[in-house]
Amino acid sequence: MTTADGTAGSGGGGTLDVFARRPKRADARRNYEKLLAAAREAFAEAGVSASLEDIARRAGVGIGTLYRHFPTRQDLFESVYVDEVEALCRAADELAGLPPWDALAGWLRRFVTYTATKRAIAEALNHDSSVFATCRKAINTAGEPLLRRAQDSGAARPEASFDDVLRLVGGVTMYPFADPVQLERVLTMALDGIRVRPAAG
Amino acid sequence: MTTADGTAGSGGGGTLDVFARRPKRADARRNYEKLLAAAREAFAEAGVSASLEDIARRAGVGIGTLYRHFPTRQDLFESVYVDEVEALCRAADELAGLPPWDALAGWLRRFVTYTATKRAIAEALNHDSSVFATCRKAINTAGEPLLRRAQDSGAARPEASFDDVLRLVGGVTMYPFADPVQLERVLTMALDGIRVRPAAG
DNA sequence: CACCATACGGAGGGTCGCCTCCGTTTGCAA
DNA sequence: TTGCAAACGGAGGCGACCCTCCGTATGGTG
Repeated sequence: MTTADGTAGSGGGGTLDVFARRPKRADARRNYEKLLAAAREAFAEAGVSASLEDIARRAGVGIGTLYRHFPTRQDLFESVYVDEVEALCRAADELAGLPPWDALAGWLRRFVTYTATKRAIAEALNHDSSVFATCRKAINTAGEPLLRRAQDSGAARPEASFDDVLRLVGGVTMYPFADPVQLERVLTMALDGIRVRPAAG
Repeated sequence: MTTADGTAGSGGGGTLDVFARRPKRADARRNYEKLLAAAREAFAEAGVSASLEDIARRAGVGIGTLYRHFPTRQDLFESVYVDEVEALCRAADELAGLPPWDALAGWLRRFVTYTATKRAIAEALNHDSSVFATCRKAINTAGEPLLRRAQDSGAARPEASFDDVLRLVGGVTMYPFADPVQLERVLTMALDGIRVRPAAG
């Protein structure tokens, strides 16, 4: 899965194919990337409602150019989002070799940095566009096996659904942490909440 | 503490005194309350950037009236927020009679419904106005003893700070839950993350 | 009942972001 | 080098929201 580099090909089921859209001409391609970077930045700072004109400005590009590449705000938004999701899915593959709990925990840590920087973008998980649905599915496909494996091995609570876990862990970084040590502490608590509780005694 | 009803009096340290501002004339008072209710609703739905004109409309009141009562957006915002915080503080007092862990858990559950409905309002925890600082302090004063008690009794992790706990639990409801059963499940995990882990074996 | 301080409403001027449209520029293929 | 399809940029019209200002309405008191 996870269409990682330019070598296209829609792997298994619902791959994301961000590359379908990428323009051909050199300058256009350049601007496309600049816009994407600017947007990522702007969304992270100002939230979903970042000004499109500001994004164009950051990218050093006319507003018209922005609209040519991304006809709607949603388009731009989705492109940024899809990039993130792909990276996240790739991470799942890379962690697959670790012991069950470590793989899950590692991936969730990665998930946290994903939501941490892109807090704004996560707001869109509610919205209902087909792209978001696809991304959601991609995340599930990538992460759920990790949870299941951890559950089967007896490390993770059997009653926890994948969605439960994402909500618990994702919520942690809803507000930015000034202190990375604190983030670590809170994250540990969250992960412990997912683990099976040894019988008290 | 907790200036609960109209009987004023700034209790201990930094009480909140929402009542200082409440207008005198009957119609004014009525509109004030209507605006507050409308704002609570609007902020919960549309986030911090809800339109003031919309709030006035919801309240069935002219925009001028809104501005007379709440000269700045921040004023309105703070008033809603303060109301919430007061209720939350009151809850802490009411739970004080329970066993240590139950009191903490109960209060945190209350805290969750508070952040759940008022998600938007919580965004402001970052902002730095004196009112928000005071509220933050009030929440601490109300909730921290519950945590400490739970820790002293050996039920809660000793290394968890009060802020850690709020972030963990508050984050849970960052995104609305369609299914209350799921909320309960996730919340349980979060609370378990705060509890001391019995030694594995 | 009469008076007036208090409160109401909403028109309107200003700002800002959205998006379209079109004259100009530029990559690139022949 | 030349030509044209592709891409660029930004002026400008539009709508949403902000906030002020002032003529009108009204509660409450004497």
